[in-house]
Amino acid sequence: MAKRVRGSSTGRPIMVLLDLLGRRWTLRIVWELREQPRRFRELQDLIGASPTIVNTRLAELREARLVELDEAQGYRLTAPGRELLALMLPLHRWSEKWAKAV
Amino acid sequence: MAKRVRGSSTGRPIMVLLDLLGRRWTLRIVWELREQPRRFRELQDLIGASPTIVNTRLAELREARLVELDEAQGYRLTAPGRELLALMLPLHRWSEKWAKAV
DNA sequence: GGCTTTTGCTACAGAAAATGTAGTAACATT
DNA sequence: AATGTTACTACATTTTCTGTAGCAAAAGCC
Repeated sequence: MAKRVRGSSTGRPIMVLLDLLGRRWTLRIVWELREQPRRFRELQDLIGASPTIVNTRLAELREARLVELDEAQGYRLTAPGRELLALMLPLHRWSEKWAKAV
Repeated sequence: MAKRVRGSSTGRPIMVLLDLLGRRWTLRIVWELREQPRRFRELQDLIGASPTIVNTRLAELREARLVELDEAQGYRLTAPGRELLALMLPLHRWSEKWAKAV
């Protein structure tokens, strides 16, 4: 039962993923969780978005099992979430080089 | 003069990049250009978005020097664009594994 | 020439998503 | 009992995206 995906009904994993990550603030939230768990408000302050959308994105990321809420510490990446982050880390270095070129 | 960036005024390259890639259809467009150049309409049909937004995203990607228009062949990734794509490619494999887990 | 197709792209009204501000409810601390 | 922290919701306004139609330039065709 392929989940209905915004902009692509194929349900192909890569499309589901690109759709999820291509939503406003999603990449940024994963990024801000790279070093330590963050509280809801802390996360909200870090990225500067409305609580509504922070909550919506966190719900999506939790459903996707990339983020989980540890009541004692806050929101943090799951094991798959950390794998995804590992794939994102090279972006940091690359972005510096790219910025110089643009 | 740090460019004003949606959601982050620091102008740090990684933030500029995450902001750009975190816009609807941006990641998807880069993805669809992975194998060959694509015409405007072709791209539009592939991703199923409105021409307005396809054009807006292409303009942003062109300004960011990640995509360029070759009149003879269509829109294609620049050298930096291909570098970025190379960083994205592992997502494909990972997404299959992730999909099974979710 | 004149017709059709392909090209990138724009206009614009309506729908959907995000913002900004305020506030709720549960729990812990003092 | 008052204060603080927590995650989260309500809702009116603003911004973004969609869906459809169409424009203007260039190329191909008869």
